[in-house]
Amino acid sequence: MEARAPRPGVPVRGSGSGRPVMAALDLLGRRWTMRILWELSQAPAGFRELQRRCERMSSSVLSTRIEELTDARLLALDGDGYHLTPLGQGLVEALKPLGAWSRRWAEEMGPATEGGPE
Amino acid sequence: MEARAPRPGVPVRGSGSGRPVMAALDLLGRRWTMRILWELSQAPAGFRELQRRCERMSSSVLSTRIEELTDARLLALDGDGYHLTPLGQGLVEALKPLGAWSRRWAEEMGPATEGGPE
DNA sequence: CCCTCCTGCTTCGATTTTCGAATCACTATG
DNA sequence: CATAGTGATTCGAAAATCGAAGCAGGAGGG
Repeated sequence: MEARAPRPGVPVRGSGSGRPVMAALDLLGRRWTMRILWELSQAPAGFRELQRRCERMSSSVLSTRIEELTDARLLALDGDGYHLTPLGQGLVEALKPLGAWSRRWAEEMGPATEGGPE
Repeated sequence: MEARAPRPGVPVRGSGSGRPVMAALDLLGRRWTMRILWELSQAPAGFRELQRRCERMSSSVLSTRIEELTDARLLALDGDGYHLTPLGQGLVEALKPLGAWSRRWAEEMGPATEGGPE
């Protein structure tokens, strides 16, 4: 197949430099990528279960993302389904402050927009 | 305009819950968004300079992203051009560990991607 | 063996997003 | 008036995403 995952050291879309952080921004900037990592950090899941957890995202894109993330060594498949590699877990760790920030964001946006969680 | 920026508390694509982190993942998962924040964290920039810095990204998308990020209160425009709000600076801070992780990623991918360039 | 149900995964036409060059409106300067 | 700068829009084309249907393979039962 032809899907190409961004890799550090290789120029990616949006940056000819191949700087690691740009490759990461390219990879993570594709739809569903961060969500998939987020879900798998909660618990491993098989293909269909992962699809279910991500609001029934399209199987074709899920397949592509799985391939990209596997190429990037962030994901692996075994008997229990897909799970994060240590590298992938490290990425999720690095993304954790984002969760904290988003709550602060909600607080500052919220007073004007708060209507009701579900 | 009709472009809709994700906001915490409002259901977004990929998640009906409106949980802050899902709104953040939606916003950041759009192409160029993180790159724009990254560039503005280095220095404020006007519209065209920002476009130049982002490898000449299309002006139509830049305009859309600016609107989204402004709606989300992460960006503002003044005499010096576009710059991050304190909230936006907080997001970039939250994203900093990603830079560190990406260097580790590069180290682990690099040695083993032997043979590799295409 | 055959049938059913599960799995990961592919195919393909329709929809949405992004692209990018041209262009607009406005301001300032000569 | 002409030129050049700004932020921003338009629109046809290209790329990414969607989503329902289907494929191949394995496990279990009749």
